[in-house]
Order: sequence, then C-alpha cells, then structure tokens
Amino acid sequence: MAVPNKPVTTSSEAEAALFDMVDVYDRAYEVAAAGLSLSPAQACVLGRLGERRGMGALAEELGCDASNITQIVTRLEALGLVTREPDPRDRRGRLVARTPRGDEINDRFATDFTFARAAVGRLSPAEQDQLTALLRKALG
Amino acid sequence: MAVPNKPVTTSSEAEAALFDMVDVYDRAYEVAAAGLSLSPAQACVLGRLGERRGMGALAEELGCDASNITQIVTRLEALGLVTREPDPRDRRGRLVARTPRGDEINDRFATDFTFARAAVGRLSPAEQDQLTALLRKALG
DNA sequence: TTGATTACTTGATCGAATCAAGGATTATCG
DNA sequence: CGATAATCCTTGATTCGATCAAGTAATCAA
Repeated sequence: MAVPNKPVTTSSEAEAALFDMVDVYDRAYEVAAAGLSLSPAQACVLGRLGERRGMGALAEELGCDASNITQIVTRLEALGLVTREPDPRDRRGRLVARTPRGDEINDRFATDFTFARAAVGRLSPAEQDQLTALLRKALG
Repeated sequence: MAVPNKPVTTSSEAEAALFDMVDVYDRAYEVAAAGLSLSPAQACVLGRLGERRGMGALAEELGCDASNITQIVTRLEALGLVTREPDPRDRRGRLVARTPRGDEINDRFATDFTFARAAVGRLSPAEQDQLTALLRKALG
C-alpha cells in the first residue's frame, strides 16, 4: 500500500480533489524512490542533505525520533550514499553528508520524481500562481 | 516520521505549495488515526468498509498485496472493529464488514480528521471550485 | 567539580509492505 | 465428467519505518 490515505468521506468536491492529489503524489514519490532501490524515507533524508546536517537537525525537520534517523542514516551509509563524521565543533554530534554517489542518486531521484513537475506543468503560469495562492490560503 | 515526503527540490512555488499541502495532509491523517489508537492503514481500511467488501477488492483499491490486507484486517478484527465472514456466493472469498463499534470508530475518525474540511473551509465557495478545477487539471 | 542537559546510539517491539508458497474453492476445457 | 488451471486468501519469512526506554559520551552550568 503506497500511502494508504484514502479518505473516509469526502464531503465536498474540493476535499475529494485534495485527497486525490495527495494520494497520487505519495504514490509517485514512492515509485520514484523504489526505482532507485530506496525507501521513501531514505530518499527523503538523502534529499535533505544538500548541506551537511546533524542527526538531530534531520530528526527535527522530519518530525521524528532521533533513533529513527540513526536507523535510516545507517542504511544510507551502508549503501555508500552518505557519510557520518564527528562534528569537530561538538563532539557529541555527528554531521551527515552525501557522498558523490549520494549526490548522483539524489539528482537522479529529483529527475525521476516527475509528478509534481508534470502536474504543475499542466497549468499555465497564471494558473500556477492561482493554485499556489489557493493552497497557501487553505493551509491557513 | 509522519510521512516523509519532504521534497528534494521544489523548483517552483506551486510545487512547493503542493508539497506542503501533501505533507500537512498526511501528518493530519496520521494524527487523527493515532488519536483513536489506529494506524493510518487501519483507519484507511476501516473507512473503505461502508459496504462489505472482499479482501481482494480492498487490496486492489489500496494497490497493495492481498497478504497485506490479511494482516490489517486481522488486527482490526482483533480490535472488534470488523468481521470477516465467508462469502456465501464464493466460498474462497471472505467478506469484511464493520461492526457497530467499527462504525462508531470510523465516524469518530471522520469527525476528528478535520484537516481537509478546515483547509477547504478557509476558501470561499468560488475559490473551492477554482481549487478543484486546478487540482483536477494538474492531475491530468 | 558536580550535576544536568544535549546528541546520538542501542535494543526491543510493533506495524506495514512484499514475496514465496500453499490450501481451498471455483472455472475451464478436453 | 474429470483433470488442470485460475482465483481467493492465508501463512511464514524478511525488510524497513516508527517509537520507546535506556544508555554512553560530551558539553554546559552552578
């Protein structure tokens, strides 16, 4: 099950459309990751490493437990996509950074995850601005 | 990590807004489920049982393996939210249906998952129609 | 310096997802 | 009719994500 957020009830057309978008987005993300033999979580963490980051920073960004990040980074490290070095400024911390291969895989993921790009691309520039404004307003 | 679909790169404002919506939606769904001690997958399956359904139908709807559904339904059954009876018309199949308690929990989930309702509610009726149209067009 | 806090790891447990394999039932076709 | 195939679901094994409790090491603060 890609991401099982099928709606219980969608009382309005807009809610239904919103749900469909979320559903298709999530599935596309997962498919793109799977195409590179990555889990969504791995692709996600890899994508957050444009700049080297501490484990805690990653955990906070993703809203999860630090031990979760330890797990995921350990796997990315085993895949040779990431390094984990002691932080020279605070030796409790560990700085995670992509390897060249990690960069390459991440670039490929960005290329392969065409869904959002394609979806937005179906709209005219004016429509894109409208969509942005509506989504931002809906997000409150 | 709620649903870790943080973007690798968001080349446009619209893509970024789309991502944010997906991210917040997924998290809200998970929180609503957790509030009822359900996993997102369990809440999802429960929500699909307005009408009794076979295991295979559920698997197809959710795009996952049948054995995955077996697992989830087994847990829902253990929670007393669902029954699994032999299909009288084809004794290979099993029909899954919500119990009264399953209905109650499902209703409560629908109430608790306020995110989509609230998001859409921040828009005027005309804006809701716009959003619907834009999302549908973006979905292709 | 002592004690608390911070940053991360480890180990355990649970659930979701997927795959291979198997049992039971139904459908097909010679 | 009867053998074979296809369908529906389950079981078992494995992997990964998520969370919690507990622990280590380093830093900070009194």
